[in-house]
Amino acid sequence: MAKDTAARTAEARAAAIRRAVRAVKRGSFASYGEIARRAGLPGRARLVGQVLRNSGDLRLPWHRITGAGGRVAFAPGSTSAREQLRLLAAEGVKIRGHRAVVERTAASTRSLDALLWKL
DNA sequence: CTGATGACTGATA
DNA sequence: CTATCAGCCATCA
Repeated sequence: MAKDTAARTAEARAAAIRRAVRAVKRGSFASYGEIARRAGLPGRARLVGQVLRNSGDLRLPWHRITGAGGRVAFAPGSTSAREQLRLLAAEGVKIRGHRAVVERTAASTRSLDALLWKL
């Protein structure tokens, strides 16, 4: 029973996205757009959100995925938003208001990529 | 088929 | 800081 090409590619994309999400190191975070790019799907940030929503409880570190600039995608004060911020804070990520921020050292000549991924 | 929606983003005002 | 807009794409009514 060969699956449709469309369905197969959709699965492949979801798999790539899940890989990218799992690749986010503990104590760091990445935006939907960054995940999409890393999954080989530039410009498909919304797809990342769909996949995460669909994946639901799967063992993905969903809390490490934020909107652009570290903004939490959930509504401020919502259960999910508070949970995400709590989990991030528990991993040592600095939280300011409704978003996660990267603590940068003075001597950082690191690239933006390195900052985002704490390599 | 069309149109609305959403765990998005970057530009512009 | 907020608001609007144009891209983007799977999913649903």
